[in-house]
Amino acid sequence: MDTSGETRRQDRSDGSPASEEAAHRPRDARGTRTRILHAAGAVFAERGYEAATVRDIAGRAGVNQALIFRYFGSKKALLTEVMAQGGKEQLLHTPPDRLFETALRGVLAEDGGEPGSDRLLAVYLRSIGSADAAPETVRALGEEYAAALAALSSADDGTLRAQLAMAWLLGIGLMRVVVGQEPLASAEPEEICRHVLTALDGLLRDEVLPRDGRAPAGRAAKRRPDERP
Amino acid sequence: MDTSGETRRQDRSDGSPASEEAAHRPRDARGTRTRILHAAGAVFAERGYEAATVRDIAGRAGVNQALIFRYFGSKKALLTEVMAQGGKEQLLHTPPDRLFETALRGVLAEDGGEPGSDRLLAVYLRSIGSADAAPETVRALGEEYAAALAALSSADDGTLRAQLAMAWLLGIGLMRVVVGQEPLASAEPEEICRHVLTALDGLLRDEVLPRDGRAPAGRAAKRRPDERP
DNA sequence: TAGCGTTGTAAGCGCGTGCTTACACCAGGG
DNA sequence: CCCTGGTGTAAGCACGCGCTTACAACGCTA
Repeated sequence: MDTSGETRRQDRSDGSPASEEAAHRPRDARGTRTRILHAAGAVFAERGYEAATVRDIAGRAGVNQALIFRYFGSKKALLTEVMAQGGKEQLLHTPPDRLFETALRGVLAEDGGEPGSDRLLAVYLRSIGSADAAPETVRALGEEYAAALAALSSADDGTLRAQLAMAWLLGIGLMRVVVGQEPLASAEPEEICRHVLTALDGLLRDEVLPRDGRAPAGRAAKRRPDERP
Repeated sequence: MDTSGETRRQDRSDGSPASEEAAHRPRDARGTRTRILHAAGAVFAERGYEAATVRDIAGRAGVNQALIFRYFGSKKALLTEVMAQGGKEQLLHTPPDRLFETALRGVLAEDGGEPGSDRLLAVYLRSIGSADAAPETVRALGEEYAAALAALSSADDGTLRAQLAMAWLLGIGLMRVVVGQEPLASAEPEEICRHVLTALDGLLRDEVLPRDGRAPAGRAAKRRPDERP
C-alpha cells in the first residue's frame, strides 16, 4: 500500500516558500529524490540488487519510474548512491577505541526495527553477490574502518586483525539479517556484544604473539570503556 | 573459452564399458549430469545465482541448455542440487572438537585454488542475497554445525556461541572470497587460523560467565590442540 | 532390418527487465 | 498571450531471461 501518497500536495501559501529543505512542495525535485532513495534502500535491502526492480522502487516511492532514470541515470548508480549515504558518518564521529563496539551495536540493532531504519547493512549483504558495486563499496568502507581500528594495536599485523574483526561483524549481520538463524537472530544485542567483545579483546590488542617485548598483559589494565558493571 | 569440448567423443572399444563413473562415453547421461553440476557450481560461484544464466552454465558444460531442464527441472533446482553436494560430509567425518578448525581451514583454502575446487562457499555467499534457497540451505547446514559445536560447551547458551563462531567463518569467507579485502584475502591460512582460534578459545568453552563453578581462568592451562610450536 | 526408449539439438515463445521517448503540466518572465 | 525550463507521466522499445517444443541421432533388442 502507498505509505506516502497523500501528504504530497500541500499549499505553500501559508509559509515562506524560501525554505529549501522544507516538506513536500507540489513539484519538489529534492523531495522526490529522497523518496526514491529511501524506497530504493528498502527494496534493495529486502530483495537484493538483482531481484529488485526499478518498477518496485518507483511504486514504493510513489513516483513514475522514468524519474528514477532522470535523477540517477541507472539502476546501478542508484545502488551506489544508496550505499554511499551514511557510510562514513560513524567513522568520523566515533573515537577509535569505541569504533568497533559502536559498529557492532549498529549491526545488532539493524534487523529488529524495520520502520525508519535505513538497513544499510542488509543492502550490502543482499547485494554483495552480484552488482559488483557492493563489493567495492564494502571493501572501501571496510578498509577505512580497519585502518582506524588497526591504530589501536601496535602489532605489525594490526590491519589484518582489524579486518578479521570487521569480518565477524559482517558474518553476524549475515546470520541475523539474511539467514535469520536462531537463536542468533533473536538474541539480545547485549549478550552478543559481550561475547564478541570478550573474544576480540586480545585480538585488537597485543596479547597474541608479544614478540617485540611489550608487556603481554600490560594492556589489561587499560580497560576499554565498557558499560557493563 | 571451452575447457572441455574436445575430450567428449571417445571410443570405448578399448576399455570395459561397465565402469559406471568412467570418463565420457558418447551418450553418457551421468557424465552430462555431473558436467552440468560442475559448470553450474563454477558459474554460480563466480556470478551469483541471479546473475548466472542457464545459457552460461550450458556453454561452460558444453551441452545444450535444454538438457539442463531435462536433468534438473529448473534453474533453482539446479542451485539446490549444487548446494546439496558435499555439505555434510565434513560434519560426519570430523570429531566435534576439531570441527571448527577443520571448517575454518576449509574456508581459508577455498579461495586460492580455483581449478578443481568446488568453491561451495562462494556459491553460498554470492547467492545468499536472493534465490531464497541459499539462505535456507545455509541455515540448515549452520544449525547442524552449531549443534555439533555447542556440545563442546557446557554453557546454556552454547548454541548461540557456536553460531557466533560460524558467523565468523562466513564473514571471513565473505571478506576473502567475495570482497577480496587486503591483506585479509591474501593472508596465510595459518596466521588467520591462529588468530581466530585464539580469540574463540574462550567462546567455545566456558570462560565467559562461569556461573556454574567451573574454573574461570582454566583455559590457559587447558590448551586446545594447536599445531603451532 | 525395424522398433523403441534415451540422449542431444535447434528454434523459439512469453515475459519481465532496464531504459527511452514523446508529451502534458506548472511556474516565472517578456 | 507565448516562451522557456523544470517536473511528472504514459507508452513502449529492445533485449535477455527461464523454459518449452518438435525433432534428429544414437544404442540397444529382436
